[in-house]
Amino acid sequence: MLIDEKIARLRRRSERIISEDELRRRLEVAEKSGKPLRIKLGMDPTAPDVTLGHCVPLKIVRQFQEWGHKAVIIVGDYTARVGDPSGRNTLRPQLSEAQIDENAKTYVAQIGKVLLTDPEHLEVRYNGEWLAKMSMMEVIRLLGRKTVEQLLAREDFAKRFESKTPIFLHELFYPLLQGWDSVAIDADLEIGGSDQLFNNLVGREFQAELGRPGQMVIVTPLLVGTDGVVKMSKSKGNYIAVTDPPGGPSGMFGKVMRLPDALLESYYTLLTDLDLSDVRTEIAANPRDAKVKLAKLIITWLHTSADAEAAEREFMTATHGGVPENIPEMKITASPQRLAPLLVSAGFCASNGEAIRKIKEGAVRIDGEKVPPESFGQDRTFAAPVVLQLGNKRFVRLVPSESV
RNA sequence: GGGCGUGUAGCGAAGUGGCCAAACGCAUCAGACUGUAAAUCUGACGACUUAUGUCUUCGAAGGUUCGAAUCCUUCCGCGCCCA
Repeated sequence: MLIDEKIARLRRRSERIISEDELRRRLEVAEKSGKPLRIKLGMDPTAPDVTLGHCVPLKIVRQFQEWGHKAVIIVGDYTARVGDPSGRNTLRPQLSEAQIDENAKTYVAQIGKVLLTDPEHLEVRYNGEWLAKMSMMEVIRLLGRKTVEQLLAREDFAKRFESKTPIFLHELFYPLLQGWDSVAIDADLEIGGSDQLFNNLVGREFQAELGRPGQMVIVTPLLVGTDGVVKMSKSKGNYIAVTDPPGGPSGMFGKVMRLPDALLESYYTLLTDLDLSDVRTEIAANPRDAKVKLAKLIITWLHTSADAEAAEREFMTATHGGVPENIPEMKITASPQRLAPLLVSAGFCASNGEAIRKIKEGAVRIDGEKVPPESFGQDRTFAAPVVLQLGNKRFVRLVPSESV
């Protein structure tokens, strides 16, 4: 593939490339010398899930892998203890070491859904490897590389400073640590979300100060979450995780179908490689079908095409008032009991009171039959398995046990 | 260290002795409508086998009072200003 073609392809998911000329040059050199570029991507293991939002930069990394370059994934186990202030207007909570390590472990498996994982193409590093070893003197020298003014220039900090929201010193330190990662692993190019631009450029400056070629930076647009309003993130609960099941109440299919229409084009752009003019035509013609197609594409990508088909069938069944094929089972006793506690133990309702309210609202069905609202206080006996349903998303098969 | 503020349910924000399980907005869940989208309307939104019933909540602990989110004391967190 020609370099121009490669760059054109990258642009689809790039908000900024710093810089394009440099990238062109260094790709050329790499091709001639056969020495692959080292592509850095930092992952913050604050949350256990890798989301579709992470997939946008990951897809760029994958692209480079396919062109023969090496992905260097930095799991920020050490920096997570500091808390990335990016995009935050308040202090990020600090997690316990155990939680962070737990999360970090699952990351490698999750990113494997998007990246090539052979050692030729992937290197995974934990930044505690070098950061934990720094002496006080080294830390102070690192601090001496940036001025308060420079750090406050960053938008997040500037806003917080302006609005007198507290900024703790360790938060100011975060970009420096992340920049130092680039030095430690000798990155040629760093990929990140556009909210990482500042941090990424710090890495570039550090390298240059040490007389090396500064890393290039590509930042991607941020994927808007399922709420259609803010950046997809675990903490906002507006995310689709790469490990989400294909179907079911909180599965990928349903989540994609529930996306606001306005998000379709950006999802297609950032998460698929389909021709965009075709995509636009399809969306304009029938947003619903475009959504179904997107859901299947994503499931095929992160699971299998069979899963995509199954999820679609299940979804269509549920949509038309039917009961999906594969639903969880819950063992219950055969003796008479009230319905509300069952809704709670199925995880549909947080409390008995809420369950009773739902019954009163007519939101509960058994085998598709609406449970009469006034019958919430009656005992029921289940002789054979039945399907208990709340709304049109949540189903469970109640299986009465033989022994009482 | 001093002065002035402030801390209410997931978030924002009312309430400043009884009518407060606590207005209102957002978010959420459900019903109607629909394309399981948007918009709109309706209901719910601390817990309790739902009761014009009981219990636990308004940063924490004590106290005053027949009665406290509201008054007092101490403590903790946060903000601004002064040092």
